[in-house]
Amino acid sequence: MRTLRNTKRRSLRPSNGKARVRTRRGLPNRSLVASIPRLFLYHRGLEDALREGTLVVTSHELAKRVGRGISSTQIRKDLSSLGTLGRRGQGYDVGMLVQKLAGILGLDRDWRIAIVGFGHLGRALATFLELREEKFHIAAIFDTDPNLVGTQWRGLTISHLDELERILPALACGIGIVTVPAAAAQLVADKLINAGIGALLNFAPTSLTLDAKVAVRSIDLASELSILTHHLA
Amino acid sequence: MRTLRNTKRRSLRPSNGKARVRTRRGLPNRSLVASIPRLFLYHRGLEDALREGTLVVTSHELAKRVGRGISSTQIRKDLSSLGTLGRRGQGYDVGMLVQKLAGILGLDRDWRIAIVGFGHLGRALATFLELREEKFHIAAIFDTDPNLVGTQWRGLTISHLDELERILPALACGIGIVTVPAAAAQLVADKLINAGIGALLNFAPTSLTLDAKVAVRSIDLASELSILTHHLA
DNA sequence: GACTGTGAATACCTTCACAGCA
DNA sequence: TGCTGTGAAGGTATTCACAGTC
Repeated sequence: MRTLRNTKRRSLRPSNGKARVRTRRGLPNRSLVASIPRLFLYHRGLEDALREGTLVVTSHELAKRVGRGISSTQIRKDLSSLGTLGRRGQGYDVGMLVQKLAGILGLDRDWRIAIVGFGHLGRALATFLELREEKFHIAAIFDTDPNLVGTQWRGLTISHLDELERILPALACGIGIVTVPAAAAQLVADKLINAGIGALLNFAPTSLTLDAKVAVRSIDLASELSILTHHLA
Repeated sequence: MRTLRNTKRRSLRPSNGKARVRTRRGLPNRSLVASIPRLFLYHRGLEDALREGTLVVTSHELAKRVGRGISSTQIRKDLSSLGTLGRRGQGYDVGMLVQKLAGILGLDRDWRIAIVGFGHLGRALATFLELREEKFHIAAIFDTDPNLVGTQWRGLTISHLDELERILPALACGIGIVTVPAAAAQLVADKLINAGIGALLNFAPTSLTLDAKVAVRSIDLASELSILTHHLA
């Protein structure tokens, strides 16, 4: 290798072999992809602090609260990228910061959720959300099991999957949770997107191929376990 | 800033301001931390291929199978870091690769799991594992609910949490799954570690502080949802 | 020709060191 | 003094371009 190179670099890009320039091209547009999950942890930690009556918190104290090896420097970096939120020498105003983070995370409003697949897992998630998370509301439940369809859960009637595209559009659900077998997951995901859902939380152990504009998170139990077994092996 | 600097760099480290040297200090020890979750996806994709009777796959075909935006280049990079596994011009031998990945992931043996917290979620996970994952076996179940303790699940008696440290050591469980309320999670985790568990899968929405030698993965439903709401917001 | 293997380039992320302020 | 804010350094991960091989 290393004969001639650098012939067709990616269109408009400096590509000068200079030391290393760390090109911040244009905007100070720190994209904060990696920080989002942390912002949620900060939000939760700050809510706890608020409940305890703490009004001001330093990055150090917050780091101790959220744990997970997140440093105070990391916290300051993350927060400062959202604007000037703290007071030098003092710390951060807890109430203001909770507010600010809630806005960024979309937690300053309520969300309606559709669950497809109401076996043990679907039921577990629904129960958890209804009891523990006041911002999230189960607004629709679908399954194919004839023993379930037509029955109620907390006053909500479980509908057949075939009815999804007819019923769901009127219910203004932003998020769909998929807890069906892997073989059915793609079909279900397509139906949900079709019915106007903008984001999916997928528990089926399969990878969904969807339009890039819908957000998808997948939680894969087997994958998580195998990461653990790798550590033990 | 940028007055005097570079006074107390991290003890023994070159720190010469040269262009950028990309120091591979010593061993070709590509640590493959980020690749582990992908290796599992490859393993699953390859098992599927094997079931369909496919004997050889190219990195392109595998990339299509595993989806999730993983490129064929990425796959080749990951695999080549494990040794020379493919044949140039041909592809990868599926059977051999499944074997190799299973070895690395620790999926070439069975694992015994203890579940603490047997509400809907615990039950859902147990059922999923017993039905779908033949390498993982539920070997112990603990809860505090007097209505549950003493009852059976698939022939396994549910024990009280207080009995955990007495019962568990003999059962040779490598992995513990924690599906208890956040307030109880740290206590439960400590008990599990105490009883010899080496890895934890935590579903409680709280961060555990544990000895660094135990592996922990946390699955946080609220966090996943808020990542989605961030995208929608 | 087709596909793997891989050094270099690039992009992304975290940590360091310290300036700026209250 | 004690904290936040931040440019630059230091790492890690991914992508590119192409050499190597069947």
